[in-house]
Amino acid sequence: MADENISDLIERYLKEILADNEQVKIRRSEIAGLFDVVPSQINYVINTRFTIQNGYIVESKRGGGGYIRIEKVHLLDDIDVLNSLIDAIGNKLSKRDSETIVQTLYNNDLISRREVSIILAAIDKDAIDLNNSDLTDIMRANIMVSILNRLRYER
Amino acid sequence: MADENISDLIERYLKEILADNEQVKIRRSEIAGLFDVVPSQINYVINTRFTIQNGYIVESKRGGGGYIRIEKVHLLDDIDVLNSLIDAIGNKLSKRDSETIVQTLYNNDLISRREVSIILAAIDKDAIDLNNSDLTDIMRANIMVSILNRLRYER
DNA sequence: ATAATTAAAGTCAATATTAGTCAAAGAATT
DNA sequence: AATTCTTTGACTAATATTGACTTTAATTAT
Repeated sequence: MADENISDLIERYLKEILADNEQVKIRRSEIAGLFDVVPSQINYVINTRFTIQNGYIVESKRGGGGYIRIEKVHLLDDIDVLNSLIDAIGNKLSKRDSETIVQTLYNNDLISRREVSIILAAIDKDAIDLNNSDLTDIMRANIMVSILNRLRYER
Repeated sequence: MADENISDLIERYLKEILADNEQVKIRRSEIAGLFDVVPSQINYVINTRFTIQNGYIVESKRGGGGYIRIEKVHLLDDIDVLNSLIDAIGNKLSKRDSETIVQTLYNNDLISRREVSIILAAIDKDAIDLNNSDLTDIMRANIMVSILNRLRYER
């Protein structure tokens, strides 16, 4: 069950720190050195695993004394969570992003585990695929927004 | 049992592991190499022998460190209602029929009120509309069947 | 002060590493 | 003979890794 790729390991490393801290401030090259990867891979990990959909905000500074800070975001209430998730969904929604969103809903106690799986079933690729991956992503976005909107007043 | 084909052997190999474990995580090319078949034959085995009807769910990831994970799930025994509903849905499903189905699920205590509204949101006309009412009914059928299949097991 | 240098992080496209799809060919069964 | 199941491989898609080049900020030199 070991995470096989290095990006997953880096993700796990950072999330372990974030389990005990509200934020983590790193020097990109240090983390890159720790895992023996090129520095830009840290950007890759952040861009794919620490997005706002995931519940993180990232800020950084270049130049001497530069850093990257990852912060767990605290949305004030459920409506804020839903609104920001709806905002983050544009016209299209990839499978990966949809999974992140559902995970965030669960982490924020907005849906139960059963509801997680019902939603994932509703946007399952095999269900909504129409032989056109662009349309699939559009359909996924539509369904997800519809569900999120429903959750805004169905509590 | 001497005249098994290779797909049967691969199936048996994986099911032997699953006899002792809840799940098995493989690298497609490794298993293909083990049995000296092309990698895509692993997909064939999975698609024909590890379906949800058989009580398995499969999830995978591509790219570096990619994998295929097969998980055993516990199918609920008392799911005649689900099976007959799935059978009854053909290729297409009207809005009206979908509402009847959701009502039936609720009446049989298979879903909660909240789940009713999530499902209705998922198949909402405005969400899945494609300017083509035939396609809309097809999409509605696909989504509903996907959800019903998900309700057939628990993890 | 201003310019030059240095020390970071960011971007983006190329390459690598997996798994998925699909249709054709071959084998087995009816 | 026809149908269904299995095997194969060419092509596609997703994800990860790498590195050259760019941008920004701080520090040092003029």
